[in-house]
Amino acid sequence: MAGEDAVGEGAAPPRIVEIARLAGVSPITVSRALRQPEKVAEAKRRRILEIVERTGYATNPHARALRSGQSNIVAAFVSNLQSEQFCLAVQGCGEVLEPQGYQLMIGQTSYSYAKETTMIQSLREMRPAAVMFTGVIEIEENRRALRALGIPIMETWAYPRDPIDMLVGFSNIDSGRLAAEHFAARGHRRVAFIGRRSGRGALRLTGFREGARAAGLDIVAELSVDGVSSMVDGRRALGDLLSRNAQIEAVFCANDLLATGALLEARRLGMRLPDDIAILGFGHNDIAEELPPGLTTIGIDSRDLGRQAGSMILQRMRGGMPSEPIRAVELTLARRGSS
Amino acid sequence: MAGEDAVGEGAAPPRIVEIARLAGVSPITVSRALRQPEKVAEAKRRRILEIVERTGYATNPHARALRSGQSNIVAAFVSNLQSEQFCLAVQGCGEVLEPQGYQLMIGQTSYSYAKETTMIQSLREMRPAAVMFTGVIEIEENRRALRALGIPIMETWAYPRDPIDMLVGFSNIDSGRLAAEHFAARGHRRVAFIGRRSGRGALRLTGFREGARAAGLDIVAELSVDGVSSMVDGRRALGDLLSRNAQIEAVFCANDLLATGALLEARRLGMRLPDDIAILGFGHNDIAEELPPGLTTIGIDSRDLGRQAGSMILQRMRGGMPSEPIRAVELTLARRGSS
DNA sequence: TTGTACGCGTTATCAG
DNA sequence: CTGATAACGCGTACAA
Repeated sequence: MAGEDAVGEGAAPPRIVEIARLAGVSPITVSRALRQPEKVAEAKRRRILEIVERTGYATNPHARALRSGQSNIVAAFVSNLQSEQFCLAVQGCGEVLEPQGYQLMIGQTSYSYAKETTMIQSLREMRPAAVMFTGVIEIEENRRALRALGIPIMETWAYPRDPIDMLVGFSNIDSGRLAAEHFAARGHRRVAFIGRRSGRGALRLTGFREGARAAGLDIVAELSVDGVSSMVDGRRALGDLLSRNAQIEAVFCANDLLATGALLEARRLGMRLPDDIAILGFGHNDIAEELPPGLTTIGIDSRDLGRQAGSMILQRMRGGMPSEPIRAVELTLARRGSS
Repeated sequence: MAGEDAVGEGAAPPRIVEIARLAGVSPITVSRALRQPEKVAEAKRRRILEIVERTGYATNPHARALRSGQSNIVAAFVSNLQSEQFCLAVQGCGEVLEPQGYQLMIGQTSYSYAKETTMIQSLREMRPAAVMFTGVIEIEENRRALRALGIPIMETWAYPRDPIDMLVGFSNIDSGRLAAEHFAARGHRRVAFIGRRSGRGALRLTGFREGARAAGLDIVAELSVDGVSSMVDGRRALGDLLSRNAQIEAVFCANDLLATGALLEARRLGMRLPDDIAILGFGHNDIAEELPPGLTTIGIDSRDLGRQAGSMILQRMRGGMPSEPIRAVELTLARRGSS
């Protein structure tokens, strides 16, 4: 309790030389006992590990990184920490990497190109072993800067032609097509879109347009939403939509938050789903399943995406190259009561 | 594309000696120009910073941490990454620390004591500059281990008598009392509780019992929920409650996820809120505001909690000690249609 | 299988 | 205000 100096002033942790001294071996043997156990004689190794255990010795990661040039930190950037799906992907990635001794450092880019640039500068300083994004990097300058880091880079959540290094994604354009096809199959003709006009939202809209054209649907409105979209935006957008055009039969929202807002607004106005209006979201959000009458939503298995990304990163960090540096995960439509 | 070795093999970043050489000074002067600019002559400093800028030099954090004993990593552990409020707190903390050059490393404890212990071991290895938890550490052994790290430790989200080092919290017991008082004020008598029987849930129940006794309410049921509680648990719990006792007038749910589930179930059963049943949650979740008729919820400003925690941590890392190492944030009740 | 010698890149210390 | 020197703790390279 009452230490020499002050509250919180702990004893200096033991160093490798101390363990070596206690075990009667040289420091390098301790190092080997921990990193390459098979290269140390059984008896010695056991004695060393016992002492390590007893003293609570832990390798200093800074010294290690400095000497070996290998950090055990993997940086993960989410576009938005509030997103259940992004967090799931990061968790999946962590599940794979942490048992292997890597630590995930999580940052947020907030869908902002400015932040993305700042973040890349901070990566230069941090020198992680690898980087993962829940998204793709679009600015060519940032792509170059990332490539120049010389470490494995994982992009996700989209399906560009030329990822920086590795990719586990899906086609946002396909998701829009899928939405249009679903509406067509359900017999809707006059449809609308609510979403952002940049990034993934734009791609989903592109696909939706293509699918609509192919299926002979009329896109009677495209509402754009700025910044990080929220439920309130969804409510408002649906309100706008209905006030200007009473003939809309179905709405595709670029994400489930918007769709949830739209669904709630529709219910508030006393509309019956899907008869008065059908609503389709994107993202497989938990909440989507629960809200009566249940939001139909297109999406992927985000945790699995994260796991795949993690194992590919791991492979690259170990010097290998995944046979498939670009992988696609499957899009599924979970049909509920709203469509 | 086709580098010497493999994709992603970037050029080695410049080191401090290189900058020193270009500027015609010694390495230590470069170091000072970056860390203690006021100690370097104006002209020299400008020249050095210009070169740093031009070359994209970034200090190697491992070498720095090794030599100075000061890491720029702050570890933040959330009980559950899926929690909007915990993430908000972590974001708030990051907002304060990141501009000062610190990096947040985020981990998850999953409400599991086993994981908590593992995590503390990994802290020994990581050697962060400080640690923050969205929660308090209860196991005495873990508390000791954390104290032994000799770094600033921040606990949050509760209000124990003896935090390990620093605390920004609120009384979970008070939140339960507040709930009971609210029900009493609204004229309800027969009330119930849904929540976990450990950790914060238990405290909220304790306060709820006290408040109920003081106000003369009858707690006619206490339903316990295991593990990480979900909306489905809330639905089921409300169903259970109603099937065994039709006389319940109001339910306090230990968190908004449970409350949301309960609210949805009540609506599904055609009950009117708050007349047939009043529902009160905890956590100020976004969704709570939107779901008709709007969930009444008790809670705090989590982002602000995080910011306060961040600035206290900062103060401690700089060698100071906050005048108030234990702070309380205010609990508020946001009244909506459900009560 | 084990050990010796050295260096990773930076900053503390102290002298100028 | 600036620089020389050494040291942080570990792991690589090589030798035994």
